[in-house]
Amino acid sequence: MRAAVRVKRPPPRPPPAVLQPVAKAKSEMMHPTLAPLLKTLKVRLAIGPPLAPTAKAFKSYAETCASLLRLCRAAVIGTASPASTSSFSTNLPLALSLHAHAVRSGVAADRSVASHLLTTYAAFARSAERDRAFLDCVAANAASSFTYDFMVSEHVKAGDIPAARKLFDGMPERSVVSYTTMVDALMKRGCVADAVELYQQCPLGSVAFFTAMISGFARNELHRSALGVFHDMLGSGVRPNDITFVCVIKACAGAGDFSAAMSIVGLAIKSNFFDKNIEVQNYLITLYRRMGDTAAAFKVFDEMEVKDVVSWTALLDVYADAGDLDGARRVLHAMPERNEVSWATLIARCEQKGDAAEAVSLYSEMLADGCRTNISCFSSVLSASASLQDLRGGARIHARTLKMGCSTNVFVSSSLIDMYCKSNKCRDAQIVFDTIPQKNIVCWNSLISGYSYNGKMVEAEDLFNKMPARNSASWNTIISGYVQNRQFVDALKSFNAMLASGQIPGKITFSSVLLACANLCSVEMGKMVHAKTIKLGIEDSVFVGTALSDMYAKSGDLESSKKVFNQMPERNDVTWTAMIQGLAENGFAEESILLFEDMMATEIPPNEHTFLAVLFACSHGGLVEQAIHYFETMQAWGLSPKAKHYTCMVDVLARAGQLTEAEDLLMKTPSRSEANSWAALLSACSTFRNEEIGERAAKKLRELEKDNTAGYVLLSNMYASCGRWKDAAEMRLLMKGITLKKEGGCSWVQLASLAWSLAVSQYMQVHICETGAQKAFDGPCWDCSNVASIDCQCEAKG
DNA sequence: ATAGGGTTAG
Repeated sequence: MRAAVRVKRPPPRPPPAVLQPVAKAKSEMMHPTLAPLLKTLKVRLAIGPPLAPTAKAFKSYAETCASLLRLCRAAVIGTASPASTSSFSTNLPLALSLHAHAVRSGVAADRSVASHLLTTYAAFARSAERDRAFLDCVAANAASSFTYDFMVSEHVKAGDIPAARKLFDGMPERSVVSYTTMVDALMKRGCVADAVELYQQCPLGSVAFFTAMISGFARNELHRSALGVFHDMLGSGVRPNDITFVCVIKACAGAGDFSAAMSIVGLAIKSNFFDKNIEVQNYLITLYRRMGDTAAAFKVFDEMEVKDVVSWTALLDVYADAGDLDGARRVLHAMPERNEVSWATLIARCEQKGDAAEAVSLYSEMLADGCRTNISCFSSVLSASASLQDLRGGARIHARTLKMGCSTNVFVSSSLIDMYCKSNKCRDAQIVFDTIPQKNIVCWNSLISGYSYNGKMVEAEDLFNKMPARNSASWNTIISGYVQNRQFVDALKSFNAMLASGQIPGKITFSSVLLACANLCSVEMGKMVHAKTIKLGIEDSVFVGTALSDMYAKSGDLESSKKVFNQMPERNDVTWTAMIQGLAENGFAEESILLFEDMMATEIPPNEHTFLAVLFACSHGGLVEQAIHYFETMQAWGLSPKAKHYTCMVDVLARAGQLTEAEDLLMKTPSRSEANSWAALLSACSTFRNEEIGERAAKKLRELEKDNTAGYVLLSNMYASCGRWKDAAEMRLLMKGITLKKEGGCSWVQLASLAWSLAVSQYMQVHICETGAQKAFDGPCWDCSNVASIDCQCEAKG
């Protein structure tokens, strides 16, 4: 494990400002430090307010009053231990009496006293008294810029943006603090246009103000605008600080400009902006992790003087994100202190990396550890249950969310909907959906996706039409739903509707749409879609390029397919696999194998689907030796052949007449329940008239799948080919007896090739779609404020 | 005394 460290414990939480009705004598429960001051006050009160006060005497009296109020407040929001909460909360009556004295003596009209009354009531969570104090303050002409700033911030904290805005607009003069508060509140609610208006209108500037704008733009995915504000800020001579740098780095990273992000990190570190700032260093660990620079992330962690739970959790995630789930688990157990986020992080990563079983088991471990659950933890473990189709476990978690009162949280309920749909329980998903009081778009999208997963496109379509608002994910969901359910024409229709609605299609949209074109063998449509990707400037994306090349190959236009492939600036394993598969499917076995060899010369490692594609090429070319060679090479790449690879090998061997070898290999198959392989063998037995192996294969096939029609058909064919007409007829009769029907004229070879291309294209679809969440770039244009796109081509941009 | 940031997440 890593070097021992000191652990910074978080400061104890301030006690909640619980207010109880006051019955007992005030002095009894008074905070000790208040007692002498109260005495002073009492003396003063006994003397009474100056009758003909000199300015000096009045000010002094007001100051006493103000400092007492400050003490009341400090006792509430200060670092008191929870045990003494009740005695502190009794400072409210003192504050009330101070207020009374202030009014009677006239010092309430003092600006300082008036402000302290406001902040004191706010600290005691007495909004009615606070509001009255504010009105009195305004009436007594004692309101300062601070008074207004404070009230604006109070309304924002309460979530009442309209009230904040009304007050802000009515202020005698707006300070930069109020501007900052308003702009930040608007940005956090996505009202970018309003925030921009205030930004342009604000004559002043401060670090916090500019930083709020930068972070606001970054939050709304308008990264270039964020950088524009940074530029303005430097131009106006305001010096950035550590917070500004964090926001700017976020904007660069969000815009995908990692080299800019890194140079700013370097600059900030060199200028000592990030020194000893534990939170910023924690963020740096995360940033390096996201960039895949594991070594740099470890370096930051190792060099930190003080580490807290967040640092350790960030370290855990460096391991987990890099795929080292074991390492991450070790960190989890070795860290000096862990919280629910630490557990949730590891659970989420296990789920993402495909180890759903581990996610579920960590969840139980977490409960056993007495750790409280978390909304994000619920959604991860529910996703894990969904992929395991663990309805029982999922329902148990559902019960727990009900108990904890968070079952209708949009995050939790979206995951519940997904879990029920993946377990084929659409009705339960619908019930969960119906009970969400405030559904957001994701809830709708989840249910639509769930219905299409279950092949219920009518319901999916109905929901899609009914939903109050759609985002790009909604369109992607319905389009890919149609594609998955092989309603390719509907997919293209939806794509047109999407364009007509003004929603800009993204990379995910194109991967589905191109798959639809490929399946319709509609090169014309595919070319139009291709043109659209060029117009949108996303044809260079690996995912779009792969889908394009795949579409052309599937449509039989290999020239275009190769052209796209060759022009791609970046290729990944999916890209190569698609091209290898495309060549093989179109009968260019040798070329396909040559391309596979080209791929071996690159840095990109092949995956199991790549091997499936090249084995398919061998099988088409009848290249038994080559197939055996590649099959054996798989292990060297750390890939263990799956049932599909065995099926393919059995097919290669069987079709070359090597029936004994094929049977031997089949017996070695790890998952022997692979009916398809036996069917392939049986099919070859009929071609080569080998009754002995054929009957064994048929027996196996019948054991594995009693209802497998193909088995009976193939066996009957085999008997027929050997001249055993009686047996053949018997088979047909047997089939009729158990009311099986021969599936329409589709030979095994056709079936096999269909199965392979389906497997590969499903794999590619998943991988093309897993580009990560496609972020909406829509929003008001930074330069002209009106146009709804960051890439607005307005003249202002020049 | 009031303003801006930083670990997980559909």
